[in-house]
Amino acid sequence: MLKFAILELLRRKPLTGYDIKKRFEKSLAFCWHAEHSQIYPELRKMEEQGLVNSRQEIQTSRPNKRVFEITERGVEELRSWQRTPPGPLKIKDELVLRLFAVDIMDTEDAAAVLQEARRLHQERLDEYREILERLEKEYGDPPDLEYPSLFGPHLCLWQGIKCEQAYVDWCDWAEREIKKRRQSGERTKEAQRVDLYASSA
Amino acid sequence: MLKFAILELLRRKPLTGYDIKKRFEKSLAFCWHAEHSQIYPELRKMEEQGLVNSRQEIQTSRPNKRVFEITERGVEELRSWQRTPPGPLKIKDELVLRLFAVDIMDTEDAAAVLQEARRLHQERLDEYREILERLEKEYGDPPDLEYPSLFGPHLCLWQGIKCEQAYVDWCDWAEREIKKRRQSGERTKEAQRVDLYASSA
DNA sequence: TTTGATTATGTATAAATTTATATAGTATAA
DNA sequence: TTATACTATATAAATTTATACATAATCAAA
Repeated sequence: MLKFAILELLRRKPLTGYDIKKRFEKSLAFCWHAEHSQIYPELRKMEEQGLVNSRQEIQTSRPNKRVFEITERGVEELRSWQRTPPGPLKIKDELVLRLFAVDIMDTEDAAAVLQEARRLHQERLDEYREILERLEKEYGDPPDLEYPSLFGPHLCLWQGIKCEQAYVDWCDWAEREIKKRRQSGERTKEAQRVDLYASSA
Repeated sequence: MLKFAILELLRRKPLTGYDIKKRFEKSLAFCWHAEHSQIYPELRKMEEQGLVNSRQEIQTSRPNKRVFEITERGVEELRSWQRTPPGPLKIKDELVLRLFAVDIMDTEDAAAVLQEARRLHQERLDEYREILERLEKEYGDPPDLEYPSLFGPHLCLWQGIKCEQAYVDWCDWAEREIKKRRQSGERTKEAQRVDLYASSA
């Protein structure tokens, strides 16, 4: 999949591996990410396959860079992948996994973990909003038909925003629930365990 | 991380590898998942580390099963992990990645991909709601303090529900946007490309 | 003014994780 | 009678993550 994420970025503009990494962090965090150590070898492989070309740019003030651009074949590859149905979303959320066993945590620890997670998600949300604002200010909402290439990012940004917002709201709610629970006593900390899913699993 | 997901499930009840896989699918899909081929070796490793014990159960009507249960050390391991801060959420969403380049898709293809994704997310959402309903009917909302072990699942289920709901809503909205766009013509399909993130990446 | 941190550009490699497949036998349900 | 569920094991391939190593400019702080 990484291949397609890279192709999509290159379709918009020739980039170095470094640029790609930054875009994963800044602009694509709601749908993809990768490390340098994955991106550079992938780019080489893609060049062998004729999906991208590269040229070296000599720089004086900085180390030389290698700029990659997408080829016709690359665009075709991207299009034909796009039409295949996406596999199911595979979530791995460490925070939620931790809270699943909240009953063996101290209330303070649970609240602290939640707050930190909330902070990170809020941070991301703010970044998405900033990008969206710039987009809407410059190209309208939804973006003008003159700029079809902005329609996709516009749609996807909203996905990121909606879901991050839901996450942040949930963090707040969960923290309140945990505190309510503390007030009402936690008096039965080691009470009976129940197998919630006995009948369904 | 898989280790901790398994420990959390075993803390509630002794299970076979097969059971664990099912629970990943049914009850934990909003925060973790794994294949058989990962679960069985992991269980063996955990047994070597003294985090779980196992016993074979001879069956006549079915192939014999190996049932794993958590040890004291396993519980300790789980608790100390729980207090460490979760790493950032790493999303990989193929659907959104595809739509990022919606401008090179046919409108019908885009709508079809969106609808299929919507269906899958709605399906999941329904499953979560069912579990939640059963939980609330049997143990109250929020679950009675007699059952601290249900408080975590209750919190986490709500996370799944909120986020899946946001996702489904977004699918609907995105499809409408795409259709609106079709009506207004798509007349400039190959218009100028813009690099949205020029200043931010 | 030196030191340290950060940014900009990569490369290399080992370890860990994950995924994809295949096999295998029994039992139950359609 | 066929398909599916149950209970595993095995292995190869692919992917991802974690580190470390390089080099050089810039900018801020001590």
